Amino acid sequence: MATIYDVARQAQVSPATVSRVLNGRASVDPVLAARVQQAVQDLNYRPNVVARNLRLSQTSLWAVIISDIGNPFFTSMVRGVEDVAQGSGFSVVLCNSDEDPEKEARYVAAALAQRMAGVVISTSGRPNVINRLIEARIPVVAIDRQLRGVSVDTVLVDNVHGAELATTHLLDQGYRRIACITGPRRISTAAQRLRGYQRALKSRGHQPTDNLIRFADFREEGGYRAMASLLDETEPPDAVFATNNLMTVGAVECLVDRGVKVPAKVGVVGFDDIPWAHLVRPSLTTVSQPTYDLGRAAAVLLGERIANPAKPTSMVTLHTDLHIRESSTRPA
Amino acid sequence: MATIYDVARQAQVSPATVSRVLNGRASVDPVLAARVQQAVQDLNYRPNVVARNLRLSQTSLWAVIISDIGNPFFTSMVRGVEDVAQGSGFSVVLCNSDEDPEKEARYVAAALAQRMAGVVISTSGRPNVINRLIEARIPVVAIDRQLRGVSVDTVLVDNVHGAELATTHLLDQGYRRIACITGPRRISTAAQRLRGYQRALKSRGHQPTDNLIRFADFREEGGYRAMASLLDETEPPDAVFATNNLMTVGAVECLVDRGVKVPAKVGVVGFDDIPWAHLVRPSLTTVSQPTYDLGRAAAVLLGERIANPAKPTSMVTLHTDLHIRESSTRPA
DNA sequence: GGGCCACGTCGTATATGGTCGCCATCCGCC
DNA sequence: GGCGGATGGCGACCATATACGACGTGGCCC
Repeated sequence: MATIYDVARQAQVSPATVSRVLNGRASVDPVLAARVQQAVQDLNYRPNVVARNLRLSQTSLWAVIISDIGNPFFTSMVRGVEDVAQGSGFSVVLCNSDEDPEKEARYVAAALAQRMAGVVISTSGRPNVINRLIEARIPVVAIDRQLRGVSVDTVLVDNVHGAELATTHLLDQGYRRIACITGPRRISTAAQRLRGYQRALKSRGHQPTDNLIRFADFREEGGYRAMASLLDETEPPDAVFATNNLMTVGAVECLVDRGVKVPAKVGVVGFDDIPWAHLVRPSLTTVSQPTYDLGRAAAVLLGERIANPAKPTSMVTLHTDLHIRESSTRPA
Repeated sequence: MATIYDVARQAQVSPATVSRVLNGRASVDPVLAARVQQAVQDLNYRPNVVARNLRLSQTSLWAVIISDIGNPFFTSMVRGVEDVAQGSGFSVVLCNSDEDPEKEARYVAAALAQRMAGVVISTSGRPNVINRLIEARIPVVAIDRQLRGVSVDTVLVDNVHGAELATTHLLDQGYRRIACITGPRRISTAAQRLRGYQRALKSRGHQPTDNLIRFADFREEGGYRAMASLLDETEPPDAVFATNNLMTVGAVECLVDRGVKVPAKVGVVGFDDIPWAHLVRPSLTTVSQPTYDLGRAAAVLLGERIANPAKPTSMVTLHTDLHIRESSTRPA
């Protein structure tokens, strides 16, 4: 590949002038500029981003660290991030941590080593990993999940409120023994959605009981097992609120396998949509989140922080909506 | 961030020795090595990958250029690529071209400028974009879709055979007017799956007719519109083979909206699975592809080419399977 | 009209952070 | 004492951006 020196020689100017022409930093004689442009064309020259990055000690890469690339929630979010990044001249490196703190730590180390321009992270838990980034002054935005103990830009949805909506809706439909399948305790969304569920029950005079609560893993299999275990209770639930999309799918699957009629026998509400929800029978009632916008908002925040590192950290909360479908509408 | 010079000073050795300790290239006095390791720890030093890349004129990034990040087919594929990449010390930059050749060209230019170590591409069409990469001697692997006119490593599934399986199955079920909704002509998978469909019809003595063929866009809306247009034919089809997952979903949606019973009135077979196919009613008969393995195979090929650029190009073809479910099993 | 100053434009040199070739040195062994 | 192997350090190099210096020209003022 041609270098800036090759272009300079071809255009009979100095490398500095070529650089000036390409970056438009300083004024250059139009005649020389034209010669440079021509030489760039002739040699099919592309500036070496690596060298530029080294010189400027900044890169044009963002790392997006998510916990499950198989979950459509995250792919939609990534797309939101990516569209904004692309618009501001950044590329997105996708990092799939699989909820494994060790894998996450590896990716953070890579982001550090690559001197990435910024990181969007939906953390699998431990905040000490993130501190590495903060110490190195790499801009970070937490998305979907909150980081404890560190002050970083954050984009969330109103998890507590969404969970309240879901639970209240089940109560309104006449369900009384409402279970909750939530995610790992250490993850803020799992905790907040559980809190919303409990709050809704209490505010209607019901006492949440621990044997109707399950802590699963935010995956399909976990939802399946949790549902099975709930059905095996001596007093099984007549409804279930699952705090993410994949666990909802798993729970419904379990109900189908056991021949439990939804919504007649057991009502189901999930948190976050799944694609083709309208084709699933029974169609699923969900608390839907603006996943794409979540990604966009995080990307905008990251861009702003890169432009102005001294900016005070902010938290953006997006709204959720209850989409009522078949799985929770009890026949009269 | 600490540099290699800081570490050298702290450990009272030369930068070269630090480099040797970290890369294990040459033998170093254990005492000095220990001092270096200690200094690395103390300073929380991370080698600057940018500088290393510049010096070695090679990077540790792979670009994966796909046409639709919203399609679970591609996310699963990306995951396959990513798992292998991670294992060989590469990171994956995800590039979503949205079937837009211009966006694709931009990503290729970025890969070139970043001097990426390799590119996995599921191209949206024009091969001249790829030639840029080949000229720059950047290793390329074509995945899912073939590149015309250039000799590159390629990973495909047996599209023609899969389509034959699907079409023959519909014939076996007694469907006679079988339509085909395929993708853009310029994309090899669309063409090959159409060819398989036509071949299957012919081998059973049926003549494929153009008014039962639609060229859509591989998306849900396109599938919907194509199905609608097929139903509006004077002699509408009694079955449809859709050549990707999203168009299948769109077609079924259209049938549901119009109250056309599946599979009684119209049978449906799709190419490639969708997640939660088992929850969709009617459950969808599909030609399933090993999406994750497709990604893995491409990544392995890319790794091999990077290790040995002179290696002759190879083509890997993975097998498809027909998964018969409800949408194509005609009641007797 | 001439001289001086200022500004615009260009080239040279250096910095970025690593890696590695080459050479010098040191130590051990024969 | 000499030779050889192992190890450390110096310096070049990767491609780019930019500070700084130099040069030339134009305008203004005397």
